This record gives sequence, C-alpha cells and structure tokens, in this order.
Amino acid sequence: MRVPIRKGSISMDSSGDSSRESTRERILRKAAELFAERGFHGTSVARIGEAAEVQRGALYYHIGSKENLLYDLSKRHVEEALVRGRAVVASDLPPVEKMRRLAFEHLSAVAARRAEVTVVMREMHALTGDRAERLRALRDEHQSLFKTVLQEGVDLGVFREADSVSVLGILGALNWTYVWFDPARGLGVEALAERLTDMILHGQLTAEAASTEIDSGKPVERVIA
Amino acid sequence: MRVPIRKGSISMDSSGDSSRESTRERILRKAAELFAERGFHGTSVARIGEAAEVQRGALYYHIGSKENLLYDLSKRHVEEALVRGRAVVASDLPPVEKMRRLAFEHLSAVAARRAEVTVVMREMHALTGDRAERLRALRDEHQSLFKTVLQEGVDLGVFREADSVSVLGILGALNWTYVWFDPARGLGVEALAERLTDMILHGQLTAEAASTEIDSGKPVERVIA
DNA sequence: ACGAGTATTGACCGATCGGTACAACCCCCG
DNA sequence: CGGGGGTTGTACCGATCGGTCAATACTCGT
Repeated sequence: MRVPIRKGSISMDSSGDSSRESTRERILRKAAELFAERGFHGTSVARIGEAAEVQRGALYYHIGSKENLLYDLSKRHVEEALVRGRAVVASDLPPVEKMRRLAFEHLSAVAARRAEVTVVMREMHALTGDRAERLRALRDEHQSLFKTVLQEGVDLGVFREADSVSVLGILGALNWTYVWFDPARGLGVEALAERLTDMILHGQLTAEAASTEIDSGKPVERVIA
Repeated sequence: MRVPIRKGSISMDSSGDSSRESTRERILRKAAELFAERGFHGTSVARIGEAAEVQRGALYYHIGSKENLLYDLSKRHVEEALVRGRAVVASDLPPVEKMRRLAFEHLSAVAARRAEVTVVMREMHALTGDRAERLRALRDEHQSLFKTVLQEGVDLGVFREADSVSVLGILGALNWTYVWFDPARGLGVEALAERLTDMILHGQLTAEAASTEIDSGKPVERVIA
C-alpha cells in the first residue's frame, strides 16, 4: 500500500498566517461530525467527500483509508487532551484543585469539540490492529492522570481512595457528559465543572447525614428515617 | 411492507417448560453479541444469520428488518431495567438504600447482559424515526427513577441536591461501567455496587477534609496543604 | 518559462450491502 | 389422510460499499 505524505501532527493548525484551513483539516473536521452523527460504519466515504467538498480520489490522497481517517482524528484529539492533562498534573496545585482543573479541561473539550469527543467515546472500538492498540494506550495514559492526582490526594490525607474503581467512577461521570451536556443551555463549562467536581468530592449526602455515617459502616438510614 | 406476526414482549422467555430457546430468542441473543462487538452498521444481516444458524429468509421472517431487530433487542432490555427499577422506587426503603439497590440492579444488568447493555449505550443512536423516539422515552423514564429517589432524599434532608446534574453525574458513573466492569476479575457485582454507591454518596474527600470544607466555599486546600 | 512536486479528477473495480419473492418444508389438528 | 399455518431455504435484486488508477491541473522556486 502506498502511503502519501500526510502532515499529521498535533497543534499545528495555526501556522503563522493560516486564515484558511487546509483541505486535510476540513476533511478531519467534517468526518468527525459525520462519524459522531451516524457512526463510523454508518458513514460512507462518499458522504465524507461530499461534506468536505472533495472528490473521492482527492479524499483518499489525504486520508489513506477510512479507518486511518478515524485513527488520525481520534489520535489528534486524545493527544491534545493528554498534553493539557499532563500540564495540570505537573503543576504545583493541591490535589483538589488539580481535580477541578482536570474536570474543567474535560468539559471544555466536550463543549468545544463535541464531535471529536463523541467519536472517541463511541467509535474507537471500530479501530483494528495497531491503530486500536495505539489509541487505547493513549487513552489509558490519559486515564492514569486521574489516578495520579487521586494518589497525591491520598498521600496528603485529603482523598479516601485511589484505586481503579474511584478512577473509573469519576471518569464515568465526566465522560458521560458527552451525551447530555449542552453548553448553550443550562450551566456553562465553568459552572458545570464546578458542580461535577463538587459531586465527585463531596458526594450526595448532606453534612449531617454524612457525619453520622462516616466511619460507621452504613447505619445512616436508621438515624434519619 | 408486510409485517409478520412477532411475539415480542417482555419477560415471557420462560413459558413453563421452556428448556430450549426459540429461534427468535437465539437471533436476538446472537445479534446483541455481534452489535456489541462490531456495532450495528458494522454487522451484516448475513453474519447475524450465520451466528444464529438461520438462513436469511428465515431471519427476516423473525425480525422484519435489521433496524427492527436492534429496536426489539434494545426495547426488551430497557423495559426489563425499567420494571426492576420501578420496583425499587416503589418499595418502602429509605432513599439511601434505594440508591444502593438501583446501583446494584444496574451492575447486575451489566454483569449478566453485557452485550445488550453495550448495544443500548452505544448503538441506540442508529435507530430512526418512531423507534428512536420510543426507545428514548423508555430510557428517559428509567433515568427519572434516579431523580425521584434523589428528590425523596432531599425532602428527608439526606441528600444535597436533586437536579439533573446530580442525576446525570450518577448515571454517568454507573453507565460507564459497561466499558470496564469485569465481574470475573476484581470486585463482584455486590462489592462494586457497594463501592460505587459509597463513592456517589460520600464523594472522595476524607472525613476531616470534608468537615473543614463543607459549608465554607472551597478553602480545603489551605487547611491541608 | 519550465519542470517537479502537490493536489484533484472521474471512471472503474469486485464485493457486499439490506431486502424480497416464492416454493418447499414440517408438524399438528381435524 | 389431508390440508393449512408457521417456518425455512434458495435465488435474486438494485444500490452502495471501500478502494484504485492513470491522467490531468495547479503552484511553486529557479
């Protein structure tokens, strides 16, 4: 298979004077929208070309293959999230604040790049072989950031646990926002990040209910009801 | 379009002496597995027939159309979850306990019917028209159960909030388990339901950290670090 | 002006897609 | 025994699928 030279790389979309996005950029963007809307297998390359206003031949010149398009698309997005997340973890903020920032970054991505987020969450499993492995590795690395922050908190005595259940529970609450979060109505990115972080940190119990239950198994109900 | 008589309905899989599953049952089961594995659009009806050991003609006699197969499959699963959830909410248990049971039902479904859960979470958007609307309505009704329980807790002074952010945050943590929960290794259904409920109720902060932060904005870090 | 990449075109490929038509089957009730 | 409903196999349909190719246009620095 001949692979044409593609300039895939993260964060080089603004090369000085770029006022017009490149053809490749446009293809990635439109493909993300279509994949998010109709799924990877539910979207034909013909339709992608149509949306990006490129003929099929030219399309393949840029993307190599349909699966490669999905891969490039997803990889770029996850890598950016990873870079931003790493910066948060590397900062000298206290763990609680790091968690807040991680949530904020997450919500920002959902708000600004809804299509890409949806594709990564929902269509990643359509990748095969090396591409699937590589993307999974990136995702795992991103998830491990949460574990790191959690562990920092445990070491400082602020957080209760840093096992994978905690990590995945938190990630679930955050990831799921791609399904329902609408930044245009209801809470904005900052406010929602604040609320979700608050939920994650404090849980659902009121102060009184929590103080009666904490460190005592589970007799909450007996006290209240 | 002629619609053959299909006996779709919930919870009638054990009709007294049923030791062998019906052809339709087998098709639904195999289709769920394939849809979960390769996605709705990524699975051909030919392959479904192959897996269910039924030729295409016979297959279409039972399912009507491919999309209808996805619909029947999903509907049945969501309806069962709804019935079980309603029973929990209708019980006279206290809110905290209801929440625990809802989580347990959820995890049980993920453990016992992984394929169906995955399909509902990931492929529901492949439905169109009436079928999409009807399934969405069922799902919304199921989600509203959580809101009900949360509100009961707020009324009793046990829970802090019952808005949609709380509901969707909790649902996110629970729903996301379909991605990572493996009942065969690590925690079992009961233990995981316990842990997740605990997370949802208490959050991540330790008792000390929480008591210094609750009702005081967000100066936690200043106290600890 | 020219030649070397870079980018694009449109026709074409075999394979597979979801769906249909219909004859033949099986099996139970009369 | 016979017939009829529920069920199945086979052959077939037009449309679309992802992907390829050689020829052509564009756009530079020299």
